Amino acid sequence: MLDESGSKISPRTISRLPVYWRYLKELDDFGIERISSRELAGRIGSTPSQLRQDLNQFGHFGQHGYGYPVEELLSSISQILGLNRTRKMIIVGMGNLGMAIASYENFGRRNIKLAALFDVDPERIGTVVSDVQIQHADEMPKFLEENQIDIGCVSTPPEVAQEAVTTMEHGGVLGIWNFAPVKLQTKLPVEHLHLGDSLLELLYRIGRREDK
Amino acid sequence: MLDESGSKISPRTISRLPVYWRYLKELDDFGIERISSRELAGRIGSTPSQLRQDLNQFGHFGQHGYGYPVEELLSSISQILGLNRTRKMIIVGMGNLGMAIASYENFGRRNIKLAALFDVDPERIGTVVSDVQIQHADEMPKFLEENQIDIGCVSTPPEVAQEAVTTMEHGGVLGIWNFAPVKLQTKLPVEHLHLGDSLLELLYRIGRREDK
DNA sequence: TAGATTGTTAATCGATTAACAATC
DNA sequence: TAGATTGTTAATCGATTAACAATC
Repeated sequence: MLDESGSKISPRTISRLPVYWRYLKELDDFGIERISSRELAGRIGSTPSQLRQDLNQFGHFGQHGYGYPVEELLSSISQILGLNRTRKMIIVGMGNLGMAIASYENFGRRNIKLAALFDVDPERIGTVVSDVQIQHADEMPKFLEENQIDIGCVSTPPEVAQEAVTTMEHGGVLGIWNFAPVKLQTKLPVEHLHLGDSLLELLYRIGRREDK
Repeated sequence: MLDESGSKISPRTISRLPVYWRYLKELDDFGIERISSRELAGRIGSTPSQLRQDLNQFGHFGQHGYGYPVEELLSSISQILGLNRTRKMIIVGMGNLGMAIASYENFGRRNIKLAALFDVDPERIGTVVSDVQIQHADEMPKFLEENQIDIGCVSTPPEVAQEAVTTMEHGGVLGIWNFAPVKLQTKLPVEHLHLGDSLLELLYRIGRREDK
Protein backbone atom coordinates (compact mmCIF):
# COMPACT_ATOMS: atom_id res chain seq x y z
CA MET A 1 0.00 0.00 0.00
CA LEU A 2 1.38 3.36 -0.97
CA ASP A 3 -0.43 5.64 1.36
CA GLU A 4 -1.99 4.54 4.58
CA SER A 5 -5.00 6.83 4.44
CA GLY A 6 -5.70 8.51 7.70
CA SER A 7 -2.08 8.94 8.68
CA LYS A 8 -1.06 12.59 8.67
CA ILE A 9 1.96 13.37 6.56
CA SER A 10 4.15 16.15 7.91
CA PRO A 11 4.21 19.30 5.74
CA ARG A 12 7.98 19.33 5.78
CA THR A 13 8.04 15.82 4.38
CA ILE A 14 5.65 16.82 1.63
CA SER A 15 7.83 19.71 0.56
CA ARG A 16 10.77 17.31 0.24
CA LEU A 17 8.96 14.78 -1.91
CA PRO A 18 9.44 16.76 -5.15
CA VAL A 19 13.16 16.89 -4.44
CA TYR A 20 13.33 13.14 -3.93
CA TRP A 21 11.41 12.69 -7.13
CA ARG A 22 13.87 14.83 -9.12
CA TYR A 23 16.94 13.06 -7.82
CA LEU A 24 15.45 9.60 -8.31
CA LYS A 25 14.46 10.50 -11.85
CA GLU A 26 18.01 11.54 -12.55
CA LEU A 27 19.41 8.32 -11.08
CA ASP A 28 16.91 6.30 -13.07
CA ASP A 29 17.82 8.14 -16.28
CA PHE A 30 21.45 7.26 -15.62
CA GLY A 31 20.46 3.63 -15.30
CA ILE A 32 21.36 3.37 -11.62
CA GLU A 33 19.33 0.53 -10.13
CA ARG A 34 19.77 0.81 -6.40
CA ILE A 35 20.78 3.42 -3.88
CA SER A 36 21.19 3.58 -0.12
CA SER A 37 19.63 6.24 2.07
CA ARG A 38 23.14 7.42 2.89
CA GLU A 39 24.12 7.87 -0.75
CA LEU A 40 20.87 9.54 -1.79
CA ALA A 41 20.79 11.83 1.23
CA GLY A 42 24.39 12.79 0.48
CA ARG A 43 23.52 13.91 -3.02
CA ILE A 44 20.45 15.82 -1.92
CA GLY A 45 22.14 17.46 1.03
CA SER A 46 19.95 15.77 3.61
CA THR A 47 20.56 12.99 6.16
CA PRO A 48 19.93 9.24 5.89
CA SER A 49 17.74 9.41 8.98
CA GLN A 50 15.50 12.07 7.57
CA LEU A 51 15.19 10.36 4.23
CA ARG A 52 14.17 7.04 5.80
CA GLN A 53 11.85 8.78 8.24
CA ASP A 54 10.19 10.60 5.34
CA LEU A 55 9.77 7.54 3.15
CA ASN A 56 8.48 5.42 6.00
CA GLN A 57 5.54 7.73 6.39
CA PHE A 58 4.25 6.25 3.14
CA GLY A 59 5.33 2.64 3.35
CA HIS A 60 8.31 0.28 3.20
CA PHE A 61 10.22 0.79 -0.01
CA GLY A 62 13.69 -0.42 0.93
CA GLN A 63 15.36 -3.75 1.48
CA HIS A 64 17.34 -4.49 4.60
CA GLY A 65 21.04 -4.64 3.94
CA TYR A 66 20.55 -3.55 0.34
CA GLY A 67 19.06 -0.09 -0.02
CA TYR A 68 16.27 1.16 -2.27
CA PRO A 69 15.48 -0.06 -5.81
CA VAL A 70 15.56 3.22 -7.77
CA GLU A 71 12.97 2.48 -10.41
CA GLU A 72 10.45 1.10 -7.92
CA LEU A 73 10.94 3.93 -5.46
CA LEU A 74 10.62 6.50 -8.24
CA SER A 75 7.40 4.92 -9.38
CA SER A 76 6.06 4.86 -5.82
CA ILE A 77 6.87 8.51 -5.23
CA SER A 78 5.41 9.43 -8.61
CA GLN A 79 2.19 7.79 -7.57
CA ILE A 80 2.21 9.47 -4.16
CA LEU A 81 2.65 12.83 -5.86
CA GLY A 82 -0.15 12.02 -8.27
CA LEU A 83 2.05 12.01 -11.37
CA ASN A 84 0.45 8.88 -12.74
CA ARG A 85 -2.49 10.85 -14.09
CA THR A 86 -2.49 13.84 -16.41
CA ARG A 87 -3.67 17.15 -14.95
CA LYS A 88 -4.98 20.07 -16.93
CA MET A 89 -3.84 23.58 -16.10
CA ILE A 90 -4.94 27.05 -17.13
CA ILE A 91 -3.05 30.29 -16.62
CA VAL A 92 -4.66 33.66 -15.98
CA GLY A 93 -2.48 36.71 -16.51
CA MET A 94 -0.16 36.52 -19.51
CA GLY A 95 2.36 39.18 -18.60
CA ASN A 96 6.03 38.32 -18.57
CA LEU A 97 5.65 35.88 -15.72
CA GLY A 98 2.61 34.18 -17.25
CA MET A 99 4.55 33.86 -20.50
CA ALA A 100 7.47 32.28 -18.68
CA ILE A 101 5.23 29.82 -16.91
CA ALA A 102 3.39 28.91 -20.09
CA SER A 103 6.73 28.29 -21.81
CA TYR A 104 8.05 26.13 -18.98
CA GLU A 105 9.35 23.02 -20.73
CA ASN A 106 9.11 20.68 -17.79
CA PHE A 107 5.34 20.42 -17.53
CA GLY A 108 5.36 17.39 -19.77
CA ARG A 109 7.65 15.42 -17.48
CA ARG A 110 5.23 16.19 -14.67
CA ASN A 111 2.21 15.12 -16.65
CA ILE A 112 0.72 18.60 -16.75
CA LYS A 113 -1.14 19.73 -19.85
CA LEU A 114 -1.66 23.39 -20.65
CA ALA A 115 -5.35 23.68 -21.45
CA ALA A 116 -5.94 27.42 -21.82
CA LEU A 117 -4.45 30.89 -21.32
CA PHE A 118 -6.34 34.03 -20.34
CA ASP A 119 -5.67 37.76 -20.24
CA VAL A 120 -7.60 41.00 -20.62
CA ASP A 121 -5.13 42.95 -22.77
CA PRO A 122 -6.46 43.07 -26.37
CA GLU A 123 -2.89 43.13 -27.66
CA ARG A 124 -2.18 39.76 -26.09
CA ILE A 125 -5.40 38.00 -27.01
CA GLY A 126 -4.94 35.70 -29.98
CA THR A 127 -1.22 35.23 -29.40
CA VAL A 128 -0.15 31.60 -29.34
CA VAL A 129 2.17 30.42 -26.55
CA SER A 130 3.23 26.79 -26.28
CA ASP A 131 0.60 25.88 -28.87
CA VAL A 132 -2.20 27.49 -26.87
CA GLN A 133 -3.97 30.67 -27.89
CA ILE A 134 -4.58 33.41 -25.34
CA GLN A 135 -8.29 34.13 -24.80
CA HIS A 136 -10.08 36.96 -23.07
CA ALA A 137 -10.58 36.34 -19.37
CA ASP A 138 -14.33 36.84 -19.86
CA GLU A 139 -14.35 33.47 -21.63
CA MET A 140 -13.06 31.67 -18.56
CA PRO A 141 -16.39 30.74 -16.90
CA LYS A 142 -17.69 29.22 -20.11
CA PHE A 143 -14.43 27.40 -20.72
CA LEU A 144 -14.42 25.97 -17.21
CA GLU A 145 -17.99 24.80 -17.63
CA GLU A 146 -17.03 22.86 -20.73
CA ASN A 147 -13.68 21.54 -19.48
CA GLN A 148 -12.64 19.87 -16.25
CA ILE A 149 -9.55 21.81 -15.16
CA ASP A 150 -7.37 20.68 -12.27
CA ILE A 151 -4.93 23.53 -11.72
CA GLY A 152 -5.49 27.25 -11.94
CA CYS A 153 -2.33 29.30 -12.19
CA VAL A 154 -2.65 32.96 -11.18
CA SER A 155 -0.06 35.38 -12.56
CA THR A 156 -2.26 38.45 -12.72
CA PRO A 157 -1.62 41.76 -10.96
CA PRO A 158 -2.53 41.38 -7.27
CA GLU A 159 -5.65 43.55 -7.59
CA VAL A 160 -7.48 41.05 -9.77
CA ALA A 161 -6.05 37.80 -8.41
CA GLN A 162 -8.93 37.21 -6.00
CA GLU A 163 -11.50 37.66 -8.73
CA ALA A 164 -9.70 35.15 -10.94
CA VAL A 165 -9.55 32.64 -8.10
CA THR A 166 -13.25 33.01 -7.32
CA THR A 167 -14.09 32.33 -10.95
CA MET A 168 -11.79 29.32 -10.97
CA GLU A 169 -13.27 27.91 -7.78
CA HIS A 170 -16.79 28.23 -9.14
CA GLY A 171 -15.61 26.63 -12.35
CA GLY A 172 -14.51 23.46 -10.59
CA VAL A 173 -10.75 23.97 -10.51
CA LEU A 174 -9.12 21.77 -7.85
CA GLY A 175 -6.06 23.76 -6.78
CA ILE A 176 -4.47 27.18 -7.17
CA TRP A 177 -0.87 27.90 -8.13
CA ASN A 178 -0.51 31.51 -7.05
CA PHE A 179 2.20 33.96 -8.11
CA ALA A 180 0.36 37.09 -6.97
CA PRO A 181 1.42 38.53 -3.60
CA VAL A 182 -2.00 38.41 -1.97
CA LYS A 183 -3.78 36.21 0.51
CA LEU A 184 -6.52 34.43 -1.38
CA GLN A 185 -9.98 33.69 -0.03
CA THR A 186 -10.71 30.17 -1.18
CA LYS A 187 -11.31 26.70 0.15
CA LEU A 188 -9.05 25.20 -2.49
CA PRO A 189 -5.47 24.23 -1.74
CA VAL A 190 -3.19 27.12 -2.71
CA GLU A 191 0.49 26.84 -3.48
CA HIS A 192 2.03 30.27 -3.14
CA LEU A 193 5.20 31.31 -4.94
CA HIS A 194 6.25 34.91 -4.52
CA LEU A 195 9.40 36.23 -6.16
CA GLY A 196 9.60 39.30 -3.97
CA ASP A 197 9.49 37.40 -0.70
CA SER A 198 12.18 35.01 -1.86
CA LEU A 199 14.41 37.87 -2.90
CA LEU A 200 13.96 39.66 0.44
CA GLU A 201 14.99 36.53 2.29
CA LEU A 202 18.18 36.41 0.26
CA LEU A 203 18.74 40.09 0.95
CA TYR A 204 18.49 39.44 4.69
CA ARG A 205 20.97 36.59 4.52
CA ILE A 206 23.44 38.68 2.52
CA GLY A 207 23.20 41.34 5.19
CA ARG A 208 23.88 38.88 8.01
CA ARG A 209 26.92 37.63 6.13
CA GLU A 210 28.38 41.08 5.81
CA ASP A 211 27.97 41.77 9.53
CA LYS A 212 30.49 39.12 10.43
CA MET B 1 19.28 48.36 18.81
CA LEU B 2 17.75 46.59 15.85
CA ASP B 3 19.59 43.36 15.87
CA GLU B 4 21.33 41.99 18.89
CA SER B 5 24.28 40.48 17.07
CA GLY B 6 25.11 37.02 18.22
CA SER B 7 21.52 35.95 18.81
CA LYS B 8 20.43 33.31 16.35
CA ILE B 9 17.27 34.13 14.44
CA SER B 10 15.11 31.15 13.59
CA PRO B 11 14.90 30.36 9.85
CA ARG B 12 11.12 30.23 10.05
CA THR B 13 11.07 33.74 11.45
CA ILE B 14 13.29 34.95 8.65
CA SER B 15 10.99 33.56 5.99
CA ARG B 16 8.09 35.45 7.57
CA LEU B 17 9.85 38.82 7.67
CA PRO B 18 9.16 39.61 3.99
CA VAL B 19 5.48 38.94 4.60
CA TYR B 20 5.41 41.29 7.56
CA TRP B 21 7.17 43.88 5.45
CA ARG B 22 4.58 43.62 2.69
CA TYR B 23 1.60 43.97 5.00
CA LEU B 24 3.14 46.83 6.95
CA LYS B 25 3.93 48.63 3.72
CA GLU B 26 0.33 48.29 2.67
CA LEU B 27 -0.93 49.60 6.03
CA ASP B 28 1.50 52.48 5.85
CA ASP B 29 0.40 53.33 2.31
CA PHE B 30 -3.16 53.44 3.59
CA GLY B 31 -2.10 55.88 6.27
CA ILE B 32 -2.82 53.53 9.16
CA GLU B 33 -0.66 54.59 12.07
CA ARG B 34 -0.90 51.83 14.62
CA ILE B 35 -1.83 48.15 14.68
CA SER B 36 -2.05 45.45 17.33
CA SER B 37 -0.44 42.05 16.99
CA ARG B 38 -3.93 40.55 16.96
CA GLU B 39 -5.11 42.69 14.07
CA LEU B 40 -1.94 42.28 11.98
CA ALA B 41 -1.76 38.54 12.59
CA GLY B 42 -5.41 38.27 11.57
CA ARG B 43 -4.73 39.89 8.22
CA ILE B 44 -1.65 37.82 7.55
CA GLY B 45 -3.23 34.57 8.64
CA SER B 46 -0.87 34.08 11.55
CA THR B 47 -1.28 34.32 15.33
CA PRO B 48 -0.58 37.24 17.70
CA SER B 49 1.75 35.02 19.70
CA GLN B 50 3.85 34.10 16.73
CA LEU B 51 4.02 37.65 15.48
CA ARG B 52 5.19 38.99 18.85
CA GLN B 53 7.59 36.10 19.28
CA ASP B 54 9.07 36.82 15.85
CA LEU B 55 9.44 40.56 16.36
CA ASN B 56 10.91 40.17 19.82
CA GLN B 57 13.83 38.28 18.35
CA PHE B 58 14.98 41.61 16.96
CA GLY B 59 13.97 44.06 19.65
CA HIS B 60 11.06 45.81 21.32
CA PHE B 61 8.96 47.61 18.75
CA GLY B 62 5.58 47.76 20.45
CA GLN B 63 4.01 49.77 23.25
CA HIS B 64 2.19 48.09 26.11
CA GLY B 65 -1.54 48.58 25.91
CA TYR B 66 -1.24 50.31 22.56
CA GLY B 67 0.17 48.08 19.82
CA TYR B 68 2.80 48.80 17.18
CA PRO B 69 3.41 52.10 15.42
CA VAL B 70 3.18 51.09 11.75
CA GLU B 71 5.64 53.51 10.21
CA GLU B 72 8.29 52.85 12.82
CA LEU B 73 7.89 49.08 12.69
CA LEU B 74 8.03 49.14 8.89
CA SER B 75 11.20 51.14 8.98
CA SER B 76 12.74 48.76 11.52
CA ILE B 77 11.89 45.69 9.47
CA SER B 78 13.15 47.38 6.33
CA GLN B 79 16.45 47.92 8.03
CA ILE B 80 16.58 44.35 9.35
CA LEU B 81 15.98 43.07 5.82
CA GLY B 82 18.67 45.37 4.48
CA LEU B 83 16.32 47.45 2.38
CA ASN B 84 17.92 50.70 3.44
CA ARG B 85 20.73 50.26 0.97
CA THR B 86 20.56 49.68 -2.77
CA ARG B 87 21.74 46.31 -4.06
CA LYS B 88 22.91 45.57 -7.57
CA MET B 89 21.75 42.44 -9.33
CA ILE B 90 22.71 40.64 -12.51
CA ILE B 91 20.78 37.89 -14.27
CA VAL B 92 22.36 35.03 -16.20
CA GLY B 93 20.12 33.14 -18.59
CA MET B 94 17.65 35.29 -20.50
CA GLY B 95 15.12 32.67 -21.54
CA ASN B 96 11.45 33.23 -20.74
CA LEU B 97 12.02 33.05 -17.02
CA GLY B 98 15.02 35.39 -17.11
CA MET B 99 12.95 37.82 -19.15
CA ALA B 100 10.13 37.67 -16.60
CA ILE B 101 12.52 38.28 -13.73
CA ALA B 102 14.21 41.18 -15.52
CA SER B 103 10.81 42.73 -16.17
CA TYR B 104 9.66 42.34 -12.57
CA GLU B 105 8.35 45.78 -11.63
CA ASN B 106 8.77 45.43 -7.90
CA PHE B 107 12.56 45.52 -7.73
CA GLY B 108 12.50 49.25 -7.25
CA ARG B 109 10.37 49.06 -4.11
CA ARG B 110 12.90 46.62 -2.73
CA ASN B 111 15.84 48.82 -3.60
CA ILE B 112 17.24 46.38 -6.14
CA LYS B 113 18.93 47.74 -9.24
CA LEU B 114 19.34 45.64 -12.37
CA ALA B 115 22.99 46.06 -13.36
CA ALA B 116 23.48 43.61 -16.22
CA LEU B 117 21.96 40.70 -18.15
CA PHE B 118 23.82 37.79 -19.70
CA ASP B 119 23.09 34.99 -22.15
CA VAL B 120 24.93 32.94 -24.76
CA ASP B 121 22.33 32.96 -27.52
CA PRO B 122 23.48 35.38 -30.29
CA GLU B 123 19.85 36.16 -31.09
CA ARG B 124 19.27 37.51 -27.61
CA ILE B 125 22.48 39.46 -27.21
CA GLY B 126 21.93 43.16 -27.76
CA THR B 127 18.25 43.05 -26.85
CA VAL B 128 17.25 45.61 -24.24
CA VAL B 129 15.09 44.51 -21.31
CA SER B 130 14.10 46.95 -18.55
CA ASP B 131 16.64 49.44 -19.94
CA VAL B 132 19.50 46.94 -19.73
CA GLN B 133 21.16 45.38 -22.75
CA ILE B 134 21.83 41.64 -22.81
CA GLN B 135 25.54 40.83 -23.10
CA HIS B 136 27.36 37.62 -23.90
CA ALA B 137 28.05 35.53 -20.79
CA ASP B 138 31.75 35.58 -21.68
CA GLU B 139 31.76 39.24 -20.66
CA MET B 140 30.67 38.42 -17.13
CA PRO B 141 34.10 38.00 -15.44
CA LYS B 142 35.25 41.34 -16.79
CA PHE B 143 32.00 43.01 -15.81
CA LEU B 144 32.21 41.65 -12.28
CA GLU B 145 35.76 42.86 -11.98
CA GLU B 146 34.70 46.38 -12.85
CA ASN B 147 31.44 46.41 -10.87
CA GLN B 148 30.59 45.39 -7.32
CA ILE B 149 27.51 43.17 -7.70
CA ASP B 150 25.50 41.96 -4.73
CA ILE B 151 23.04 39.47 -6.15
CA GLY B 152 23.52 36.94 -8.92
CA CYS B 153 20.31 35.56 -10.33
CA VAL B 154 20.60 32.21 -12.14
CA SER B 155 17.91 31.35 -14.67
CA THR B 156 20.04 29.27 -17.02
CA PRO B 157 19.42 25.66 -17.99
CA PRO B 158 20.50 23.42 -15.08
CA GLU B 159 23.56 22.11 -16.95
CA VAL B 160 25.33 25.46 -16.92
CA ALA B 161 24.04 26.87 -13.63
CA GLN B 162 27.04 25.70 -11.60
CA GLU B 163 29.46 27.29 -14.03
CA ALA B 164 27.61 30.59 -13.82
CA VAL B 165 27.65 30.46 -10.03
CA THR B 166 31.36 29.73 -9.89
CA THR B 167 32.04 32.73 -12.11
CA MET B 168 29.82 34.89 -9.94
CA GLU B 169 31.45 33.75 -6.73
CA HIS B 170 34.91 34.50 -8.11
CA GLY B 171 33.62 37.86 -9.28
CA GLY B 172 32.66 38.94 -5.78
CA VAL B 173 28.89 38.43 -5.87
CA LEU B 174 27.44 38.17 -2.35
CA GLY B 175 24.41 35.94 -2.79
CA ILE B 176 22.73 33.69 -5.36
CA TRP B 177 19.08 33.74 -6.37
CA ASN B 178 18.69 30.39 -8.04
CA PHE B 179 15.88 29.28 -10.34
CA ALA B 180 17.73 26.28 -11.78
CA PRO B 181 16.81 22.90 -10.27
CA VAL B 182 20.31 21.92 -9.21
CA LYS B 183 22.22 21.84 -5.96
CA LEU B 184 24.91 24.50 -6.24
CA GLN B 185 28.44 24.18 -4.94
CA THR B 186 29.21 27.53 -3.39
CA LYS B 187 29.94 29.14 -0.07
CA LEU B 188 27.57 32.01 -0.82
CA PRO B 189 24.04 32.13 0.57
CA VAL B 190 21.67 30.66 -2.00
CA GLU B 191 17.97 31.30 -2.21
CA HIS B 192 16.37 28.56 -4.22
CA LEU B 193 13.09 28.97 -6.10
CA HIS B 194 12.00 26.06 -8.21
CA LEU B 195 8.75 26.16 -10.15
CA GLY B 196 8.58 22.42 -10.69
CA ASP B 197 8.90 21.56 -7.01
CA SER B 198 6.22 24.04 -6.07
CA LEU B 199 3.86 22.63 -8.67
CA LEU B 200 4.44 19.05 -7.51
CA GLU B 201 3.58 20.02 -3.97
CA LEU B 202 0.30 21.44 -5.20
CA LEU B 203 -0.31 18.28 -7.20
CA TYR B 204 0.14 16.19 -4.06
CA ARG B 205 -2.28 18.32 -2.09
CA ILE B 206 -4.88 18.15 -4.85
CA GLY B 207 -4.57 14.38 -4.76
CA ARG B 208 -5.08 14.22 -0.98
CA ARG B 209 -8.17 16.36 -1.33
CA GLU B 210 -9.72 14.04 -3.87
CA ASP B 211 -9.13 11.01 -1.66
CA LYS B 212 -11.52 12.29 0.94
C1' DT C 1 27.24 -16.73 7.88
C1' DA C 2 29.04 -11.81 7.84
C1' DG C 3 28.18 -7.29 6.24
C1' DA C 4 25.20 -3.85 5.16
C1' DT C 5 21.38 -1.11 5.54
C1' DT C 6 16.79 -0.83 6.55
C1' DG C 7 12.53 0.32 9.65
C1' DT C 8 11.51 2.08 13.94
C1' DT C 9 11.92 3.58 18.62
C1' DA C 10 13.89 6.90 21.77
C1' DA C 11 16.31 11.29 22.60
C1' DT C 12 17.05 15.79 21.24
C1' DC C 13 16.16 19.86 19.36
C1' DG C 14 13.42 23.72 17.67
C1' DA C 15 9.12 26.10 16.81
C1' DT C 16 4.46 27.28 18.09
C1' DT C 17 0.92 28.22 21.33
C1' DA C 18 -0.82 29.59 25.78
C1' DA C 19 -0.72 32.30 29.70
C1' DC C 20 0.13 36.21 32.40
C1' DA C 21 2.73 39.75 34.83
C1' DA C 22 4.40 44.20 33.36
C1' DT C 23 3.11 48.62 31.82
C1' DC C 24 1.52 52.27 28.73
C1' DT D 1 -7.36 54.38 37.49
C1' DA D 2 -9.24 50.82 34.10
C1' DG D 3 -8.51 48.70 29.74
C1' DA D 4 -5.66 47.05 26.45
C1' DT D 5 -1.84 44.93 24.68
C1' DT D 6 2.77 44.12 24.95
C1' DG D 7 7.16 41.25 26.18
C1' DT D 8 8.40 36.99 27.97
C1' DT D 9 8.19 32.68 30.36
C1' DA D 10 6.31 28.07 30.46
C1' DA D 11 3.85 24.29 28.17
C1' DT D 12 2.96 21.94 24.11
C1' DC D 13 3.66 20.30 19.89
C1' DG D 14 6.23 18.71 15.88
C1' DA D 15 10.42 17.68 13.40
C1' DT D 16 15.12 16.06 13.28
C1' DT D 17 18.79 13.20 14.78
C1' DA D 18 20.73 9.16 16.95
C1' DA D 19 20.80 4.51 17.91
C1' DC D 20 20.01 -0.19 17.23
C1' DA D 21 17.43 -4.48 16.70
C1' DA D 22 15.55 -6.70 12.66
C1' DT D 23 16.68 -8.86 8.46
C1' DC D 24 18.02 -9.30 3.60
